[in-house]
Amino acid sequence: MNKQQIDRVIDKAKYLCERSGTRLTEKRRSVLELLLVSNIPLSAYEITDAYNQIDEKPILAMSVYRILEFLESENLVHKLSSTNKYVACSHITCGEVHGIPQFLICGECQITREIACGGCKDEKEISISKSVIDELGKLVGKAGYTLINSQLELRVLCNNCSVSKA
Amino acid sequence: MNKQQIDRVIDKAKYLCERSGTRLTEKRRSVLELLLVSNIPLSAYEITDAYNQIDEKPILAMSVYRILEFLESENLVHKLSSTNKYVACSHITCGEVHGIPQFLICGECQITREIACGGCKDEKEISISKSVIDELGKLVGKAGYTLINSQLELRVLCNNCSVSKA
DNA sequence: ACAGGGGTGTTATGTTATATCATAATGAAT
DNA sequence: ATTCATTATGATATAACATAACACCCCTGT
Repeated sequence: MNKQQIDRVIDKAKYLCERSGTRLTEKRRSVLELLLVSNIPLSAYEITDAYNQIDEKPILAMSVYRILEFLESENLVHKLSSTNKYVACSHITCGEVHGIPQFLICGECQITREIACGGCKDEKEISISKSVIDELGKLVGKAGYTLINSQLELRVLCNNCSVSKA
Repeated sequence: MNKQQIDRVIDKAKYLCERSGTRLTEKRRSVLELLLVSNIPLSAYEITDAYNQIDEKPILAMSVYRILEFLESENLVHKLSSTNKYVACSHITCGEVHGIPQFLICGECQITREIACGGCKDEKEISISKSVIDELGKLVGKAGYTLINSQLELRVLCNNCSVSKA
């Protein structure tokens, strides 16, 4: 993501925060920006280190956790529970309503694609959410269970890594 | 699972270890048994505590981690990466070849059902694995990715908890 | 000016997990 | 049965991930 795109996302993020009566402070903005710039998911401590390499005033991991919690609550950041890492939401500038996010995580290079944004009109977005989640729900239902949330984190090989392995 | 069933599973586990040139030692057996007895997934430290409440000779968490690693490598135990907890494989006494396990985890009571055993002939087993994984693979493929492993850990409501919530 | 709330600093602690080296148990070869 | 190698476990340390609790600061509305 280039500087200009990032600025656009940050602006939208700020707008969304204001709209929900919260503030995207300087530190919160910086953490979000670090995640937007990174092409791979980062742990809270990796974010802390990255932050401290750039900023004079050092931040503690504790604060980073608080900030991540805030950003998650605003749907600006998602946590990958399979790896304990965090990614910026890919759909901040899209529509308003976001479903539960789903992820494709490359097992080689870690590059992570978020899919299934409810409000997103992107043609290239694959509609894994609706169709597969419905399908999953049906099968789970047959076994006497009710599917409740389920953020899928699928381990994949991305195009690049498929090629370089072949 | 009753005592007799557990004994049967342990016997099979011992057999499987011998066949692969390893040993199901006393401690390994005990850890596996704790997981078989528990109706919910346990963390390594919960296993440690449970072990030490039963056994005279205390075990250290370090050893439990080692033992879990061993049991996982023998496919006797699975780790849930979404919760950092461990469960005994539900299919030790089934067939020989096991696919990647899939889990339904009740968000209320934590009771966890493992599905999709490759060699399992159980009629009641829902075939989420084959059909849904194939489906997932197709959709992921369309987006230019290759599905590689993907142990699904689906958050559900079990029958009991659905009822008690209603 | 000041009261209240939100944000951050700071310290402590809890939880999950791995590294490393020492020691003990086991089994195979002589 | 003794030696030797291998595997299993003990023990300690430390890394990585995460939350609790309290103090302080700063903004904003009155």
